[in-house]
Amino acid sequence: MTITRFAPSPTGYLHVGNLRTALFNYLIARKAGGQFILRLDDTDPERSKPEFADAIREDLDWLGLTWDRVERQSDRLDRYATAADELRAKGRFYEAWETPTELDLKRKKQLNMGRPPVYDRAALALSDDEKDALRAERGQGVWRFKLDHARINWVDGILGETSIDAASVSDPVLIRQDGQVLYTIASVVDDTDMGITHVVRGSDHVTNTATQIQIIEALGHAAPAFAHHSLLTGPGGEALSKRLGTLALRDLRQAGVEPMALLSHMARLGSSDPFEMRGSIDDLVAGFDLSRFGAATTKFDKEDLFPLTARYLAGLPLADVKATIADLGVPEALQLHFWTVCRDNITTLGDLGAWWDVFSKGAVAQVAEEDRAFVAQAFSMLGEPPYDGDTWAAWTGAVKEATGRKGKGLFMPLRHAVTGRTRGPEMADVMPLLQIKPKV
RNA sequence: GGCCCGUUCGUCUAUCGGUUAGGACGCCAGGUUUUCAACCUGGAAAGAGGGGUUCGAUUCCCCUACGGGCUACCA
Repeated sequence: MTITRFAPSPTGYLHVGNLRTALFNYLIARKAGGQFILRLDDTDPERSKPEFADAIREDLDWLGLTWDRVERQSDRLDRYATAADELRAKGRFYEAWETPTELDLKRKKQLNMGRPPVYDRAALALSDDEKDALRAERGQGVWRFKLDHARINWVDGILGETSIDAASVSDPVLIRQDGQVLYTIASVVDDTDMGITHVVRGSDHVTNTATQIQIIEALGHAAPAFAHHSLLTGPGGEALSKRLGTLALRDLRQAGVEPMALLSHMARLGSSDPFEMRGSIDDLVAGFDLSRFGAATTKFDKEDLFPLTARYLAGLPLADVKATIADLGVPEALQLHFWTVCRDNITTLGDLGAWWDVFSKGAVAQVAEEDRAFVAQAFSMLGEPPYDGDTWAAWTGAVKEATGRKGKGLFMPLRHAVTGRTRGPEMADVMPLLQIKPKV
């Protein structure tokens, strides 16, 4: 069975970059009829916060990305300890005592000599006496995984044949000096324990994947299928991390972006499939194909979400937005007509309020000087509400007769004077919604 | 500096050596609607640069430039 996971660390709010990873894993699981696990990678006690874990669940709920179960790494610490013992027993684990400052110094020295900044494995050469001395002096050390210095190969679901020379990577620290287990091992233990079959993550993890493949194999397991999607950049090609602040899912929600618009966009962006609005998550699942994604970085522009949102809303029946419209104070009898008339003329649901204000309170229009007399005359020829579907034709017909104006010169000033805008719904449909007679 | 990855219309991309370099979104124009939008039709718009290989390179190889990622006792 296909089992995937989305493994955010609860150290902040989910943003569009995270969503891409979550969505890919979700779609793969759902398409295969498998399972999708939400795993909270909270091994870092200083940065992980329960409120962020709650926020992550909220955001996924909003999007409708359902998970089959939740796992917390903080609940599984004993499993990681067992795995560490196993690595120790197999001679793939060694203790080292360099301080962060010393390591930093070593790296700088290597860089200056034009050598790769890879841990020199000095701890491996320590004699037992030397280790005892260091332990006595500095206490417990960190535990590093001893990489096998060979090329690590895998067939990546997006990158294709991929290989990294293990010698170009430092032996990863898996357990900190304070005993804290690190992500690198927690993740592989979870993936194997939970039977994860496909791991899709950002390409910022490719080096991790190489070392994790060796750890998985050292633990006696087979590696899952890995795929690394490209990272998103801003519209100008700049690293997205610089503007992630404004791209949190909750900010997009606040801005009125509809979940299906966001999902439709993210499920296609970076792929060769055409952009199109999908009506439901199920439609997204059916059309999803990871192999259609390229390895090149992908530009993400928040603004692209709004046309999609508008299109999504234009296709919604009243039932889906009834609550919002009722909250605005639109009378029951007018709701269907109001929605039908407005849905093609809004970008987000938030725009509805402004339209209802126009209809219920009247518009404030800045009538052009040359149209003032005309508009005043026209308004004097209009009766009191309620108006019906024929009001507009009858009224403008009479105005045309009286003033000799026609076409754009006739309609645009009136549209503008009545609604305060030069764009909007069919005027014949607008008239029945007006609650008060328009004023100049 | 080292190691990965990348660079085709404004944007997302197709093309597995020979194409009028295709599609989608956006944009522009025309049509339609007695107005705008919507809709329909049409249009403009692209292979980073330089070397090779080849009868022939967007496609294969090398170099350069540019961009992204990693290079933590974060994830």
